[in-house]
Amino acid sequence: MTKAPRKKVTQKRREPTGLSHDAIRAAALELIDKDGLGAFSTRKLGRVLGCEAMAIYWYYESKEALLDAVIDNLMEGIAGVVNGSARHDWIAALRRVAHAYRQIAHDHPKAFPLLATRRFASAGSFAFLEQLFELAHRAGVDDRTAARFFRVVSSYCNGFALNELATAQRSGEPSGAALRKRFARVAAVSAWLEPKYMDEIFSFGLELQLDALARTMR
Amino acid sequence: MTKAPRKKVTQKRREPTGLSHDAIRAAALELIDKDGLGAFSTRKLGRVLGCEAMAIYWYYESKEALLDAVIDNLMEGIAGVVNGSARHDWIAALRRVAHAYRQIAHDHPKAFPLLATRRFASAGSFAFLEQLFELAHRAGVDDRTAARFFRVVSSYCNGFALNELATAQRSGEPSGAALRKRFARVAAVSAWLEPKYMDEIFSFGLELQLDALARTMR
DNA sequence: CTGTTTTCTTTTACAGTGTAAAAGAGTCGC
DNA sequence: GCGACTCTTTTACACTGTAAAAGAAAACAG
Repeated sequence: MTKAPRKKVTQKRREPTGLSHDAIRAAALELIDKDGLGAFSTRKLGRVLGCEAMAIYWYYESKEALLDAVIDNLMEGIAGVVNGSARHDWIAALRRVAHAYRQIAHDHPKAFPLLATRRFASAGSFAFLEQLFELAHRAGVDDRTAARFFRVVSSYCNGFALNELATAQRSGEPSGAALRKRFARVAAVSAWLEPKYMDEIFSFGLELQLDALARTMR
Repeated sequence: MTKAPRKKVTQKRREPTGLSHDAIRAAALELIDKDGLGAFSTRKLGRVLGCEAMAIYWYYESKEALLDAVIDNLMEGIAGVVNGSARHDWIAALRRVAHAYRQIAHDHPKAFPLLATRRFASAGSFAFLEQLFELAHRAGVDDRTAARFFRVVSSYCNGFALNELATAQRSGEPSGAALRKRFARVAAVSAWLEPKYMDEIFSFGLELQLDALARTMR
């Protein structure tokens, strides 16, 4: 529970520091994007914010809580995607959400592992899910089918994006080339796993699942 | 590069300490299984091994390298699964590997996130991939198809297992129940996402992909 | 204007982290 | 005995998250 600044009457008074929930979590995301999750620390964050590390703890109970807020920040864009979809086409909505989710991984490769491991526990995520399932309901998809396909599709998206990042991050490793020489078949197959094919492969797997959903609903 | 103990002539001489690559990584896995990844440290590992933390660094260049070895340890079981499959049935092999992979997540829930984020860069993993793709080749699956389906299926398995763990780990959170009350549709759909359904949902999504593979090969 | 309370921030401190560098021991071949 | 090599501990450093207390500044009450 964030012991947020309970406003009595006042709102803004102390401008010089400029600290706030939003400013802190935005700076946190920026820092993670730049240096990576492993190098992120409250002291470094304080340095870019122009304050001591402990000042952050008045806004966020712990580093964990701050990271949860960053997650919410990343997920915010997704919620809007559902609303932008056709009113009664759950398949189209799922497709749009899937692509938007993968886009987050591309836009914030260093921060994405946060999402991948601890999504969907915050209030913001629940609001998004509610809209998505509401749309499913309107489209005549029963709860069991919605549950199954959401789990299957979201697992796939999550795993795919994580996979993509892992290989992208490790592309510079020298051992990879050496290993590929010793394993001929891996080398041959890997030729089809270059980044340029990723868009197509992702869509291929996604459509495969959405086709099955369409068949189920028909 | 591990600056491994280059054996000149001797093999075992100093038994009292009992340190070795295998002993260390086995103890590391045990410790991670017990306390979780976040609480794992070289000093604690030294404590259970009966040595100072720095002794570990003669066997492993860094904590990172040690964790890579733990990953290899976890993946070792998988390699055997491929060999146990029918000689010319790639689909069956993929199915067995998928279930074995998910089983790792169940057997080592606390260590699994390691796998999920940084698999398939070690020598052991490459050997496994070579066998899997060799089997695909024998079964008449072309490289492009093998690449596509391996990527799709492995992404799905990875994401699914990660998802399962995340919800299992968070089941005790009090905020979850409160949130579900505010979001009726989430609550209704979540009823179909209880752990008891997970086996079936996992197989459902997996077979959906394997069916598509069968269609492609026919 | 004065004194008190509430809202933020810094200071200080502590127990823990990964690991570089050096020093210490035990064992080998000579 | 004497290096040389193999393994382990010691010491040290820079860094981490964050509890506890002190400090400062603004808001409010009189």
